[in-house]
Amino acid sequence: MSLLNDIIEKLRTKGCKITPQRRIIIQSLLKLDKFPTALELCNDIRQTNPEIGLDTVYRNLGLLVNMGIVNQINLHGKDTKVFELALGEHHHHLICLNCGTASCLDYCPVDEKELQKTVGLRFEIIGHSLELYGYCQKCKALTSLPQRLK
Amino acid sequence: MSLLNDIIEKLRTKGCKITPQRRIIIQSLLKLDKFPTALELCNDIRQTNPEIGLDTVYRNLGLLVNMGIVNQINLHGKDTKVFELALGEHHHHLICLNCGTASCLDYCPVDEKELQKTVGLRFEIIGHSLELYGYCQKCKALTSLPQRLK
DNA sequence: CTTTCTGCAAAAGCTTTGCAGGGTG
DNA sequence: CACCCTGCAAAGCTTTTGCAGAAAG
Repeated sequence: MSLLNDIIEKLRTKGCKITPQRRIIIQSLLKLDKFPTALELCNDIRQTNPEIGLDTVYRNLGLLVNMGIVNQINLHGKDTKVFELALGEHHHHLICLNCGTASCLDYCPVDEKELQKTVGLRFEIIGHSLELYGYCQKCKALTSLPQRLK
Repeated sequence: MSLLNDIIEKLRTKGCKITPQRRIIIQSLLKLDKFPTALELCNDIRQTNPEIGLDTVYRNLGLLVNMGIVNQINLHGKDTKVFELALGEHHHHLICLNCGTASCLDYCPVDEKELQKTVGLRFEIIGHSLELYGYCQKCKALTSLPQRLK
């Protein structure tokens, strides 16, 4: 069974209706090889389906994030978020301070159980997010590196 | 020497002018016992200095962040940021999914050197941010816990 | 005196919402 | 056929910017 169908099925189970727009939005997320912002995703979709509104994209991304099907990644300092399908294992992101692209790090150095011991009773840990900032291979090679981590 | 003076001195060294507004903004940051948003900080300031503009607060927070005097914390999902003085050691934050308040965790489980080895040459790590999400002591005790980590 | 900073106002994003019509189950 | 979803348009928020005057060094 395809990933698309898996996701559709999950939505159906939770009582969501399956509309053409939803299919297209999920397909586009599956297809893209970068993590898009809501606007980028919408632009991509509009190349073939110009009738789909940006608000529909936002509404559905919100829905998918709530269902745990999509992850929302905060870029450092930037006020826009990028989205990725939450398909694989728990992982983190390497975010380039120069070009802003995010790539995956299939490794998590955070042991929540251990941390919970450190924290004690004052806080109940449910999850965490970790972003690594730096320079990707391409930008590392540039002669004029921009300002360092702010 | 007071913290205020330390910061003022640092600004002076970098060629920034010391204006009454700057003093007040820094004092207010020092005084508040929570991490404020730009708007909250401005409201606090305006109780005693109603003539200071929100845009001035934004401009100065930006300046202080760039100089490494202030840290900017992303709240999960929220589109507003909160600010804290970067006085002590490198540390992270516990962010309550219910009430949204952030508290400090004086411990960092992330070994950047070790991570750099894992990542290899494809990315040069400069820094990282880690936020822990969950419920604070107060909200943990509530009978009706809200939805879990989105 | 020169340069930086402020306050005002307006603009500029990104994201959300009200509403009426249309599609899904 | 009831309810959910879409598209449109407008509004809402946070944050940024242009500009002229004021202040700091």
